[in-house]
Amino acid sequence: MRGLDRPSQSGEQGAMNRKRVSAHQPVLLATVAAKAGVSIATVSRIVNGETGRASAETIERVQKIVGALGYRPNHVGRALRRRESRIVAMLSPNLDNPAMAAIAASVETALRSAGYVMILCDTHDRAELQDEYLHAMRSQAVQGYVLVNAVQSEALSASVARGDPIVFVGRRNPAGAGSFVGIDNRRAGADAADHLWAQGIRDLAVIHPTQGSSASRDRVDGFVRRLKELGLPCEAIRQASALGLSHLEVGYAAAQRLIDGKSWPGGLLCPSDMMAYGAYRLALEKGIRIPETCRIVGIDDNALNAWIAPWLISVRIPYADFGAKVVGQLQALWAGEQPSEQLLPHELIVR
Amino acid sequence: MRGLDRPSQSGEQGAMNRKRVSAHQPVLLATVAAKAGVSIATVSRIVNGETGRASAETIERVQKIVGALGYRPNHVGRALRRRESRIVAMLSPNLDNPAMAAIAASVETALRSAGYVMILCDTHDRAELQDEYLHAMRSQAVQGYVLVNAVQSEALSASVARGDPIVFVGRRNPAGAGSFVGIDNRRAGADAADHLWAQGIRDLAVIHPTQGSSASRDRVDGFVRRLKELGLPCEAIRQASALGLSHLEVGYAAAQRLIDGKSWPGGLLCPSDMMAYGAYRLALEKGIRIPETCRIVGIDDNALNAWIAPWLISVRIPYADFGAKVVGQLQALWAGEQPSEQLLPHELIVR
DNA sequence: CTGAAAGCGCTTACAG
DNA sequence: CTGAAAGCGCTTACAG
Repeated sequence: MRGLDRPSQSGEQGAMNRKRVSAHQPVLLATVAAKAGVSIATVSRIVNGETGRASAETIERVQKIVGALGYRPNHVGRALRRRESRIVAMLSPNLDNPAMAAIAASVETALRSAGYVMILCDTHDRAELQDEYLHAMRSQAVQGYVLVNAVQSEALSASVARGDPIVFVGRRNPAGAGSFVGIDNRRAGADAADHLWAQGIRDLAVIHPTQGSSASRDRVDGFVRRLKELGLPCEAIRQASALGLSHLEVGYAAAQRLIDGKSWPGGLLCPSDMMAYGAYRLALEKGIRIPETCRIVGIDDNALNAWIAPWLISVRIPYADFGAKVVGQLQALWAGEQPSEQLLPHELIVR
Repeated sequence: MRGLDRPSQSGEQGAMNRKRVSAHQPVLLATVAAKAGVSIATVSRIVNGETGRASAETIERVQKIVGALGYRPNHVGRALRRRESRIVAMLSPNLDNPAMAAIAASVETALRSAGYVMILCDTHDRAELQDEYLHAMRSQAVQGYVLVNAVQSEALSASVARGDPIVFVGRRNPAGAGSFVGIDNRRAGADAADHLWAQGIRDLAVIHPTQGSSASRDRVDGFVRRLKELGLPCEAIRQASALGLSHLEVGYAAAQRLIDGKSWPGGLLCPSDMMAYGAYRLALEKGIRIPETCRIVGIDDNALNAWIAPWLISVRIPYADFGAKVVGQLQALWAGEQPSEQLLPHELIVR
């Protein structure tokens, strides 16, 4: 229909404007209604499974036509009318990180089961991009937000203030309270400490990003505190940090500083697997044997570790279970409940 | 506004129904218009940058109010009216595969730059799920589809027949022609052959999924043909395959069959890095030294290889460049152009 | 059991 | 330079 009823006043340009008019006109509620000889209201009700509001014959006839024509309700119209888009936005800092990809996959699956679709936004860990996306998603009228490792930003504060349904994953709301799904980061660090200690390793070190998130800090903190409890003074634990966007590079550079003019430690905590990979590369370059010379402990336990990084001890985070929890939190928020935190169990994996 | 003008007839249940009425009423075109004392038509034009259709004073006044109120056009209303959702659906078989994650990230970035948002659907490589998503996305009135490693399915055929704008990535349309972004898989296989041959390795093998995609087949084919050209008869190339959804497992199991009762080959082509990881794990278990005993060549060259898989030779596929090409193809389709194929250059990486 | 009508938030000819 | 009105595809009280 579109454009066909518009008189073509530019006769000589007709040939140029002649696009493939292959676009089937869409099947609308009205199309079905006309074919069935009923009102669109009736078709709408039947399509929405509202039974008992139409005669059995009508229902059957309409359903047959719906099937034959392949009618699918247009969610744009529905969303406008019902005021629910059934879209959720997920903002993730970086899909190249297997942990983030695992979260995205898990959340996507859970949302789909619950009847929602997920718009994925890669913020590249940059506050401006996070803001841009937050604005764009508001325009999309998304019903909720899943913020993985969110950073502090203006639009985030505004969104929180507005009371938008947000679930924070991995990192807590950088500016206040809010629903959260993650692990007990301090305990994860402490578990790493316990393991290395139990191995009899006393020459310990930890690296971290210079401007680490609360998650990183908590992991390092838990590690250091636990060692202190075990009798190792803070000064005895070597620490190094490095700036950088990528944890791979942070791991490499921080490890470099750590060993600058000194020997490799016997045990090294890296608060993410990516940092562990970075440190590993440096070890390879320096001819250090891992794990014989140095036990590296990461956190995440990416699925690939079992296949190609058997040298890595890592705290497994059950990312596959995050999706269901996240969706649960969203539904709680939609139901008007207060935000809450959900900590999932982690497990140290030694290969 | 919602619900507030509805007379509360259940006085005694009032307390139970009293939800947090914290939901701010949204800022609409009408809100801005009322505040500015103009019609919504005028506000709409100004918001859409239609200059020269309103006096300078009006424009300034309206823009000020828009800013103060933080008005953002609701894309649901806009989509319904303009008949364009500015949403594109990406169907990917498995985000856990770093190659798929890289494609998703690249496409997402390119779409965003072009003013679109991406709904991500993880099909888990299952035809039924692909169909379910294809239907759901039609309901969402998405403007285009990006199908990564698509499998044959009913809804896909229907979508193609309908003329929906689809770009196939990695794997071609399993049932016919269509826009495509990928690499020259035969050449990639041939390049692997050339490299191993040049190393003087003659004891060669290749593994692959039993029901491989056209991409896998072409890679293996290119490898075998090139070796034949070089003088190695087909019979001299050991081959093994295995069933399985995950390429990791396929790699492991196929390698197992390959060496069943025999020695490890000196060179092994794995048509994906994931399969190479699988084969590597078996090698580790068997105490085979990689790469000293056996050179493994993968295809993809995942970003992590440089950090933790220096033993892996791999054909680098420029996934980071896929996004721009995919969006270009989509725009071509939207402009009414015929589908076309775009092959990007690959490069064998030897570490 | 069914339909006419209002309205969700926007855009856009059309008229002035 | 500006606004009234139609309409995008749906859902849902309301009336019969």
